[in-house]
Amino acid sequence: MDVRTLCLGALMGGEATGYEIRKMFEDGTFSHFQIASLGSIYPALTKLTQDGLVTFVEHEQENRPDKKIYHLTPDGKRTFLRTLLQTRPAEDRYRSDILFMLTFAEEMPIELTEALIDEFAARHQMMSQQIDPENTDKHASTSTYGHDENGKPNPGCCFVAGLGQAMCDATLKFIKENKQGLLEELRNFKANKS
Amino acid sequence: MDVRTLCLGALMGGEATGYEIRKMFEDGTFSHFQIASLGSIYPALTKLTQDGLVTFVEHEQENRPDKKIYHLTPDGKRTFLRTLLQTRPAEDRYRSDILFMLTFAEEMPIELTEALIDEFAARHQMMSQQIDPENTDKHASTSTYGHDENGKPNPGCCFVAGLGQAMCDATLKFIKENKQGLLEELRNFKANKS
DNA sequence: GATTGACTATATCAGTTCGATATATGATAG
DNA sequence: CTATCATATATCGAACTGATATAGTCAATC
Repeated sequence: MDVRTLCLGALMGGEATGYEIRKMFEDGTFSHFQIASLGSIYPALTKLTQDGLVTFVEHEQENRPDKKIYHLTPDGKRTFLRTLLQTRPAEDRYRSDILFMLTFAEEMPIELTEALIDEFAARHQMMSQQIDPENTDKHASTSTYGHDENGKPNPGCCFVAGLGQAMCDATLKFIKENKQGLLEELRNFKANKS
Repeated sequence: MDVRTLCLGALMGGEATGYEIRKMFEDGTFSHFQIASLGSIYPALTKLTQDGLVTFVEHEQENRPDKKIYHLTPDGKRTFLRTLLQTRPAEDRYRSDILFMLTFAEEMPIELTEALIDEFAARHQMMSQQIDPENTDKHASTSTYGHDENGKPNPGCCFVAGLGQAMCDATLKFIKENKQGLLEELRNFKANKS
């Protein structure tokens, strides 16, 4: 899925600026399973405007750069919905430097291994909290997809958020149960070698 | 972590061709947490050769293109180990078209929602089986990092593989427990709307 | 017996995306 | 009083993906 499609999806929840769209991928609704950088979002919005799939209203601000508030055109909404029906979803991909590095645990000092595991756990801890779909208040200003007028999150979003939390929790549980075992194994391994 | 570093890591387990390195990221040891395509691996190996971090032996084959079998130089190994100590690992990133699409479950026919969930489950099922670190036989030809001379996987690899399986299993469990609930909610939602 | 698809193997390239940087300013913290 | 962070847009080089080309073997399907 290219960034253009992701932007259309982000705008399904209402109007937003490019900056706010990035936040949806950085902190918000989509943060734990999609990524898009500003360097791709702005060009995507420009292209979508040219193609008539989105429009924007320019809001002048005092002592600030103008804000371009984008929203879907009917054609844009239709296009997104069609894409949803027609796209064969690409394979999921998970990329983790930490896990890659941990593969080489025997080659590094045990303190580093432990630090990497702790960092991994900390990040997942944070993510698990951030995902909570009831957490509307924090991002109240940003109208994101996934909440109706009453602020109640919709079924699809709840499911996806729940799945994200389940994955985080499983990760944390595994670490709690296996970290000490690994460190001990590594100590034995190093003792045998020398 | 750039592809050059990933290639150095892949070669820590012994010699390999570019094609075999890709397999480690596609099917093998690193498949569930790192990705690298042929289009980046071959240029990376060329660059690493120029920098003296790897060398290759060219094996002529009958009725086949020549095989370049790469291996680390002492300098390459030193460089990789140094990188391991000095690199601040980048944030993990997980990218899933299916989860993105499921966010918009209300906007699509329930059959599609169900098909997406089933596909998601099937992929994770497959992955969970593939990860098993005892599964050396399948990739016996490819000498991958993570197994010693006796074929016993090393502690770091086991930990990472176990973590991957825990995540897959948690995903499958969540789907089993929540799929029907979601579909029912969606049916109610659609009934209310019309 | 012929075509199709899968596997081994290297290589290139257009198009997409990331990450860093530039610009401008207010607010908050140290 | 000086960083640093947040808002907001924009650009660009470097990196990477995904597709394609080449070229042969092998198994299966029709």
